[in-house]
Amino acid sequence: MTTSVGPGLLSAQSGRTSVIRHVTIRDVAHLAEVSLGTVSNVLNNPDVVAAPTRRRVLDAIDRTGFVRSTAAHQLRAGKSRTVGVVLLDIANPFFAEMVRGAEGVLRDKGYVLMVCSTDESTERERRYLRVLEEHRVDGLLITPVDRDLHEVAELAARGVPTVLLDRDGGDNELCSATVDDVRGGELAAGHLFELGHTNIAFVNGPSSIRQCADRREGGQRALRRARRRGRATLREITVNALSVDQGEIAVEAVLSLTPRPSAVMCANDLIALGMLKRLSQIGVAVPQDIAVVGYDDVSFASMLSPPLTSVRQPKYELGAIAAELLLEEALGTNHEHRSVRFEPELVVRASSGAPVH
Amino acid sequence: MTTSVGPGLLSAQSGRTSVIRHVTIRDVAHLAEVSLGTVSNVLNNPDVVAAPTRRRVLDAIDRTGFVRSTAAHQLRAGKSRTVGVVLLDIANPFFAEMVRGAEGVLRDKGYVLMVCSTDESTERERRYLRVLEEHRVDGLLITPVDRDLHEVAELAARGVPTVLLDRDGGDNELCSATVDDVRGGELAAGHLFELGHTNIAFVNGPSSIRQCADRREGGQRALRRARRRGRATLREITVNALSVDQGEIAVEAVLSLTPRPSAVMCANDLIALGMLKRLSQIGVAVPQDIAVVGYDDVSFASMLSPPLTSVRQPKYELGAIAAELLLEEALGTNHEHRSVRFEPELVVRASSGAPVH
DNA sequence: CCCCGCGAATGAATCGTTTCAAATCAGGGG
DNA sequence: CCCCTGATTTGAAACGATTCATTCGCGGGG
Repeated sequence: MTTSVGPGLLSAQSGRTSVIRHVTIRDVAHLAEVSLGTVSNVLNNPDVVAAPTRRRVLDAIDRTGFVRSTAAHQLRAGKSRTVGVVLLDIANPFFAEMVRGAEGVLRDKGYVLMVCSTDESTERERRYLRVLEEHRVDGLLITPVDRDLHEVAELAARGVPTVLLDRDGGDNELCSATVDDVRGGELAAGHLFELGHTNIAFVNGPSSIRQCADRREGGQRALRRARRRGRATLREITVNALSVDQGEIAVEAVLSLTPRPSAVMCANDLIALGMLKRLSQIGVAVPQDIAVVGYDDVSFASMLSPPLTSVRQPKYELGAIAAELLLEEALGTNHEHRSVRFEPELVVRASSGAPVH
Repeated sequence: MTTSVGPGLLSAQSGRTSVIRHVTIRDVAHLAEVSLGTVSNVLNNPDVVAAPTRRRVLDAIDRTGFVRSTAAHQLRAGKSRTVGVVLLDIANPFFAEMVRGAEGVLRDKGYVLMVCSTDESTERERRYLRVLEEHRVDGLLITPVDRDLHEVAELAARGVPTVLLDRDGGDNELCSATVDDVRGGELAAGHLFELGHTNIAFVNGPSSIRQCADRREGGQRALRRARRRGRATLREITVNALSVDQGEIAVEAVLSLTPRPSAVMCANDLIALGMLKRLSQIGVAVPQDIAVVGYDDVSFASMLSPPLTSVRQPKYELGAIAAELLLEEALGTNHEHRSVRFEPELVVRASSGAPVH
């Protein structure tokens, strides 16, 4: 990594680690010649204070440049105006989009998001949860690393409103916002069967990942339906990660199946991407020689050549709904835990086509 | 959008908006039969308290399930253990990667990130900055919306350690971490000239965006150098956004230039993507008929067909360095403002090739 | 036997708000 | 001229930690 340090600007005010005296409500009160309580009222119940007084206080506020301390507010009033967001990786577009959805809803309510990437490390997740609890977040949106939810459930039981993202709560009492992956798998496989393919390969990730297991189940469901109308097979090839290079590697396994499949369904778009890449390298045409379907409909799926048929998940909406559930849980009196499940949607593009005989 | 509400789990404990009595340091002190101060010492200066006492306190801490309140801590001790991150859009992979870089550095120091997307709205930026200041963030990493930095500079002057991301500070006294876009533009154009192209199109964004202006300047620099060795032209086509569809649209303009250019340099990868897409639709081969170079080296640049030659920006490192500058500024005694500028790096792939005569 | 010194523990004061019971004020009715 | 009422304003008491000047206890030196 080549780096160079540019011309360091001369600092006129070095050594400013000195204690910064913030303007407090008391300074404002003093300047406006009123009591603390009155200033507080201007801030929180403007209508109970007489108009002239209110004006004087507001004037004092911006003459002093007063900035309210959330910490002090929180200490007394109990709300931190903060929501923790714990996910696997904010650099993954799927999560980033969800965060945007949540942010869209929470921003206007004055909440700010504490975003934490766990990189699938349980240890890191634990630490972040601890820190967030110490911050007394008003709510938590989380895609837990682990299948075992008891840490999250405990946190929720301790009073932190919690909503699971793209993960259901099992038998724990937790809100969640998910997408129906069984249905998604069914859509993908069903689409290929309906195009007339009878011999399909399914490149799937490890079934310890819930999404993979669900999508497989959906594929099987489509398979059963196809068999009612004739011969049909769906052979699974398992790779150990949902990544591009695993997709490339899987190509060989797919092509060596006999009889050779006329279509491939991939557990996500990254795998599909790897397949497309490798297939084009070795001169196998898509969709003429083999059709390919992905999953997730990531932003660039439509821009590949050929454009990739994929199963779209409403990522933004997922985050938005999760945030709304959270608000409901955090603010609403007697709240009942709810699960919202979205329907995925098949987006047909050029990478899938009918088999050529 | 089809959504369905799943079976709402029955809530055993509805109406839990009731005040939650948190365990305090006082409860711990009581149980351990020591004073408040001692508990505080166990937490902050473990070595000044005698071993048996310490054990008793620690024991009490986890028997009670004590969770320290950051707010109270902050109020007295003055540190919020929080860093504000303000950027245009967390769903943009470029920013997301930078955030990961910053998070990697700050996580271990116990900081948590408050991530805010402004969507290029000055108003939203202003609101977020206000909220972050109220939270008394210990530092701020920001890619400002506006060319005018005075709001940010004021915040910094009021004592919030601030580092600019991918944006230099102009004549303001601010730290910054940037990439040399002039050099990047020079690399891209220079690469094409060196391959033997003499007739290049440059699809650029609006020059009000600093990056675009800088990259153009770099292109011009490479052009001057190429001219010393013979005939060379670099004709610019301006589009009004750095997006995929603008790239598609630009194809027509590029192809109608006379003489028709044998190579195109794009202001970013999204534009390049749009070009590739459209070119393939109309049957123009890349790189045989026309070579294409992008900018940013986004994650999927290598996975397009053909793989895209691009200029890589060290996104992760950019965020990491910014975070380090921030720590330096926040913790270090007499700090001098610094600018760190990274060198971009050309990544050559199949989309660029020598001109065919 | 007394006092000194030192490590350990104490608890009141403080940080900047909100809350709320009580004080104050203005003015109208008797 | 006094009392009562309703609208304003007041200021002390939290909230939950940290800080720091004191106090406590104990062993050793004089």
